[in-house]
Amino acid sequence: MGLRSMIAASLKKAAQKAGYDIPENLAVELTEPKQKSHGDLSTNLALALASNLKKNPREIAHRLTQSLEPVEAVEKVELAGPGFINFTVSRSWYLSGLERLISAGGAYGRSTWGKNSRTQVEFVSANPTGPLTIGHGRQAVLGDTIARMLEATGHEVTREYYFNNAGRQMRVLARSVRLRYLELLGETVDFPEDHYQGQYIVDIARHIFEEKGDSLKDAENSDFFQESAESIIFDEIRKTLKRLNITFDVFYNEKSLYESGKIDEVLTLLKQKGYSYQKEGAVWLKTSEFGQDQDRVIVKSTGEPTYRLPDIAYHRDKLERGFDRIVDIFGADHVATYPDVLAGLTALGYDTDRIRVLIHQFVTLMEGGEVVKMSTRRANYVTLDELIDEAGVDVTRYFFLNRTSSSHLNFDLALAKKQSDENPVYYVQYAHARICSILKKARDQGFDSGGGADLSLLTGEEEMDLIKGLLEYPETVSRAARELAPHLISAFLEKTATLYHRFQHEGKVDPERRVLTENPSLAKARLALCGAARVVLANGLALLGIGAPERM
RNA sequence: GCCCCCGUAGCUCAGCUGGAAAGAGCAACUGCCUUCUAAGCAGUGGGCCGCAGGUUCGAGUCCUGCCGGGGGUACCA
Repeated sequence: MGLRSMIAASLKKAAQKAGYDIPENLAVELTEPKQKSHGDLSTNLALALASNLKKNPREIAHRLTQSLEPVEAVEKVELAGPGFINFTVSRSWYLSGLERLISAGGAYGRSTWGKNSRTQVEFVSANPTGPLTIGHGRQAVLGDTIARMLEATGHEVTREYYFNNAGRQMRVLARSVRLRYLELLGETVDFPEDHYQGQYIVDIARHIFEEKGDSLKDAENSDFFQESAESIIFDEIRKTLKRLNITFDVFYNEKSLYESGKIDEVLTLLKQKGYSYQKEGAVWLKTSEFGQDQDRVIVKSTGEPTYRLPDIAYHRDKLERGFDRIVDIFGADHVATYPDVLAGLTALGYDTDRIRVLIHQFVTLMEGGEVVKMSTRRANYVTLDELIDEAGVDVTRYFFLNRTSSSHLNFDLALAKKQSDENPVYYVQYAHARICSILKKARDQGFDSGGGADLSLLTGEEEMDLIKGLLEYPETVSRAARELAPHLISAFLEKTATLYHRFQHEGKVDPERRVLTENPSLAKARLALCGAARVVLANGLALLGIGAPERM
């Protein structure tokens, strides 16, 4: 049991004893005060209760502290300010926490919260009509990191990429390739503006020409062009993702939903249950019965389904595959479409509580202070590969992770290049490299850095601050996983790096406080702390899919 | 018109279910390297938290209305 939950439980007991009811929806909150004089943990419980009970918060706080049974790890309980209760945690508790950190090593921060939960994370899901762009990059990195966080909290994760290879976009792609192919054969073609303009289309056409010569000159249908384009583009997409340390377990395509009859099944079921109807030659879903403002078309009068039908069928399939949790990561353009999908699933009788949708905002590409509208079709984009070439994998991942997904992301490529060596990711990596360096030096100079260090020798303020900071890691991981918020991890790592740099800097100021100090037991204890800091930084960076270099 | 996201330091952004004196990085300025990586540390300046009301003991955080940016609202995905 963590310290917070121990104190929270004890507070709840105290509240009962004092005759206060804690409402169901009110969790006992324990936060780290900004000021050290306010102790290590603080609760606003009395203030929170005050508004319900209509009583003086200080009075409530006083009675709570009176009824509070001692918690072993807590050294001091103080009433402060308008009614805060501040807890000072004992040194020994921190030291035993450090002990646990050291013995856990690479497993430190992992938890069993999602034990036995089969979880699917769907992300990227870009149709194979062109290279991945910076816009896709955000979702790719976000999704992969969320998958990593869920794995770290015990979930059994399947990473899945869904794509549509049955629609109009792909037909246009095939025609684009075919036209470029004909051009290569010397024909004069009129290349329509709404076709894919990118150079990669020409490259694919050339590839086909080299393989097939002019044998496809009079091909009746463009199936071959489509299949070739799809496979070539997908190879590229996979390569790009691989560069970012992202791999998928499943690529699921829309066509298979048609071929397996799952689309028709959904259509039939919806009709049977009375949630769909014919109007003006189209099939409509009664989304208005599920809180939507109007009904939506699922099959056009042309007989072609809208995107909603396969999306519903796909999600039904996810549920049927028995996932306990389904996380969908979508761009802001899906904000209005996923409620339709959930409505369809509800209509089919499924419990959609298992589905969690994370909507992230778009990347706005800036160039010289001006907004550039990206479009794959008009070949107006910066590819993810170009970004990785310029900035490197670590900077790219960090750049996309280090902000909340609900926030718009302004991206100035020129600035990204320029600032790449000033990126905070280097600050974190440097702390890790610095530790590795000092550990190596210790080995070279024959210091004992084995187990069994006497951690009670760690008494300096910077040492204690670092220890306290390190011990926040597991909780940070849990919270980040719960909230699907990777930026909490990067923020934590930056803070940890600061604490470490401060700690090691002490040795520059005062030789007595060097890690490799003359007192061997003290050096050993400090080396153990260095090792612990390294473990936390390395674990955190791994969680973000970012390298932890041993030297820089 | 209606719905969703955003508006916090010069720039990019944090700010945990409302809580104690608004934070970080970068940029600017000032100190600190014969010794564990100065890719660092310490410090200074810089904020009507978009605007106006409201709820509350207490609002950057919640509610309402505006303003500005983005996305949606389609028998496009």
